[in-house]
Amino acid sequence: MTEKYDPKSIEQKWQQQWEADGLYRSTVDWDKPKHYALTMLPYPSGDLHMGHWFAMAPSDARARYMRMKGYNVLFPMGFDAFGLPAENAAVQRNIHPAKWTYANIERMRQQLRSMGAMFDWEREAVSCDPDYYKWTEWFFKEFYENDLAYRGEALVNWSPTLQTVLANEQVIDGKDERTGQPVIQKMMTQWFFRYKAYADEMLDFSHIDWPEPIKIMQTNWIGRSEGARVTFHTEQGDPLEIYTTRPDTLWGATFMVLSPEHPLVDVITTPAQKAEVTAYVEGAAGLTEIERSSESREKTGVFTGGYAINPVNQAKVPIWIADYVLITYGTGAIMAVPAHDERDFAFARKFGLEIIPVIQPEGMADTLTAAAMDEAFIGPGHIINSGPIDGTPVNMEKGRKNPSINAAITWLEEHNAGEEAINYRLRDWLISRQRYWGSPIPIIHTEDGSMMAVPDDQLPVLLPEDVDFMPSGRSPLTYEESFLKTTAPDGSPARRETDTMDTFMCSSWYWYRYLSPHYAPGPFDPEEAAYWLPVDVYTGGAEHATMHLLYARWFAKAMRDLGVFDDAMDIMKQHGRDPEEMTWGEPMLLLRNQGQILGEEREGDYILASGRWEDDKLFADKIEVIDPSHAPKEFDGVAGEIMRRTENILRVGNAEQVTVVELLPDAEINIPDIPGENSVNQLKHHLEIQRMSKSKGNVVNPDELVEQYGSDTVRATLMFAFDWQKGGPWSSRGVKGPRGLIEDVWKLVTATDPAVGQPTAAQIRDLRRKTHQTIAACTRDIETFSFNTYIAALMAFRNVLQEAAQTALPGSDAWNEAIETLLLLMAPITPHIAEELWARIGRPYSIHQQAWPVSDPELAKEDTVEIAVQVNGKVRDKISIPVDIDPETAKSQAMAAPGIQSYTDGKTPVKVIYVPGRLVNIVVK
RNA sequence: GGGCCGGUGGCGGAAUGGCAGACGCAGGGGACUUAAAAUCCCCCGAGGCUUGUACCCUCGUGUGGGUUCGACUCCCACCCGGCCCA
Repeated sequence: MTEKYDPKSIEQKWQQQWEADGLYRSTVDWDKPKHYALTMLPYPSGDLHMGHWFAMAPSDARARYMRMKGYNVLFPMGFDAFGLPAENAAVQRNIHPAKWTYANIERMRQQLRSMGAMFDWEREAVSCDPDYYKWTEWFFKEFYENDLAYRGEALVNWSPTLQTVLANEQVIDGKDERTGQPVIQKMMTQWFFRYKAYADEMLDFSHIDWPEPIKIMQTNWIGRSEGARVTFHTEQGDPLEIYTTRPDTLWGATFMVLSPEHPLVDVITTPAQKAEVTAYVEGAAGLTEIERSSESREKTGVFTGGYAINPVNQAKVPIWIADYVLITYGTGAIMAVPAHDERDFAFARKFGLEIIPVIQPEGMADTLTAAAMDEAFIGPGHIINSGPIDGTPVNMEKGRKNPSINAAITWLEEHNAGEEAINYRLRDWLISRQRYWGSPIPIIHTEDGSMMAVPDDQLPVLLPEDVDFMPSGRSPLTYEESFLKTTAPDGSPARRETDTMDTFMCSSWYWYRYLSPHYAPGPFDPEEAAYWLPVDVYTGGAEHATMHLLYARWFAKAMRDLGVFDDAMDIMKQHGRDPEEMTWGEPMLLLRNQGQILGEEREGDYILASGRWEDDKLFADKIEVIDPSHAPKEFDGVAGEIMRRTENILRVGNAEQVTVVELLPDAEINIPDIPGENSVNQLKHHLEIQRMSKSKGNVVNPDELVEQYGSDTVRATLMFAFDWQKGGPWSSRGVKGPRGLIEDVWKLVTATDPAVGQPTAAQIRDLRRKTHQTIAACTRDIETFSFNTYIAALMAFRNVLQEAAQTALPGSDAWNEAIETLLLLMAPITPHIAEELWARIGRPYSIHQQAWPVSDPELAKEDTVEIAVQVNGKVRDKISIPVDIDPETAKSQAMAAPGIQSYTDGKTPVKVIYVPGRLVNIVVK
């Protein structure tokens, strides 16, 4: 009896069975080693897309593998549920964000279940649940009370029309993306976390195994630089502090530049310059920081009329303002050394400012003069024109390691003119959002202008639900009286903070809430934390390199220092576990990034277009879609593939050229594959490989694939078709390989009858060898996230088994071992069919609770091996030798190989190299 | 402009410095079939030499150099593509 493989019924059956049995419930068990596997939680946008599957299914496979290896595995899932899209839906479609969000979550839960992943749903956490955001607020309060949160000024995108702040992604070309109204840059009071407090510690990656590119990106993002803080004074006597990485060039500073927002601008601007300066400051407010700091942009600036005194030589230098100096970076003021800085050089030349060289280039005979320069000099040499430090060598090292910088800092400190300083590119974390759908900031403002955190027993500050969403884009919280009005602990009237928190805040601690999503006394249950923390493996997209993944580290360090983990660490000690890992303040010990699934490349329709020519353009009255192989040799019109279509204008390409074809309104269109009358909209155009998106029409829906092929096939396809860490373009034909594997395994197990005769000893030996080699290959591959070669090894094993099925092997012990091993190795990849076939061969439920097979090296070992015999590095023959042959015998056998004689005759062997199991290389002269 | 990653058959992709192209897709040929689908078998980097013939030779991992007995792999320079930062 042969039964057809029916994924739908099998998958539903086992998903229900697993859930009913609580197969994936994870509970603390100190007798077993733990493994916390985490994959980034999705934003509930409405549908699980291919990217989610690509991230989660392989992570699930690896979590399942770890479980079979004997680990107690925690693999939870949740939703990052606050954020702008929900609010946009509210404004545009009049659906409350909560309703929209929870409906999406419910839908995505169902889709996630169809994946057959081992998520422990009793650990699910949803960041917009009051149960969850109570603790987001609590963290804010803890940070606030421990000086890790503060209010400060920041430039924001301000829409004067809407009277609201816009997020960066809502601003396109300086205009509001929705209304098209201009957006200006405005300083506003905002909430910040002291991100920089852990800057140095976050530069230390010694405790974590994270991808090199992520570590590099984070290092660059933090942007630590060593230099000096130097205080200039204006002519009026106001101190003007600057930061420089090149204090050794201070003697060459010929002017200063302030950010237009710098507070001293008003003080130093002379009446004569007032009008020009005011106009410039207003202009700068209309530009974003990215525009302002763009290097390709022409440098602009105006003179304030004021002067400053250079503390190293008392020189009087003019003070300018320019928009490329940002108030948010460093001190918002710079000293300009045009001789040795590209930007300053360009600026000086443009405005005719003085240039004084202070570094004499190495190897240059003449003394460097301003007149001789046509670009700034950046390189090694020695200091000139700099009084006390003249003659000091300049190298390319940074900070004190450069003798000239070292000398300058020493001089500055001796003369109280400045001091050594470290600066970071990193800015403090701005967490304020002038939005509704986020976690409220638990702060109240009292009438006397002071503020305080909401006491613990009043947390969470709940988001009011019954609010009006106005199309203004302004947060409803700002005019929701019932929310705004509150009372301070002393009974006096007070007003609530209306800013909500950046959703990155919610996603910076979610893996702690997973431990105990309903725990009331704290953000997590220390008993759970003691066992599970830290996260052992984290998987997700590399696009989070500098945002989420850096916030996560900051949070862990802040939590550690606030003592949040203290109880858990005590419990660890009670169980004899060293809490050292917790002292590192690192949330995840190992991180791996998956690549991105791109859209499928598609061919455009091949058409014949005929009509009237006008210059190089064809006005077509007839379009016919044909098979390209039937294209006529000669055609009076245009024949080719549709490369692009805009309304009724087609770009048609063939081997020679691309032609523009405009369809006349009543053109006749004939598409054979689509019956009935055809329209221009049905013509398909060519699509390059790019990201999947609805607007490009290249989205592949995983639900449809699951419906058609089953979850096991979709999982295996995603793992087989790409290098997981690279991603690549989706191909709908790619399912055939993994699908074939599953079908073949089904047949091998259900439709192979025991053989009549007895297999030979050699047949048994060969099959067992292959079995144990496959175990070794799969184990190695899943350890390194090489899912594609893992499945390739399974396919190769399948090929061997199909051949073995034709022999007397079926039914033998070796055969049964092979089949059991095959199913065990498939269990992490294709959990449903593995479980089904495991039951059918009469093995005990569940396959997912079985031990991972162990490869016996003796069985896996080959007896003989074919190695290459090279002469001077070129393969000339091959010989079969026993694996454990001694090197001398191997060499002499290679020397005797018939195929090499014509290459060695008459020549002297000077060297023979033997690489066991690989080759012998004979070097002759 | 800076940083990072990558470039291998028609395609996706394999290869601790050791026989390049595993595994799969597509394609070609054949078997089965009234036929098609499905299935099964064989071939499948390029060029050459053979055409009583599959044996052999040369070239080949973006380009040009280098290190090495040996380079897809390591080093230098360059070209191209992607991502991040400006």
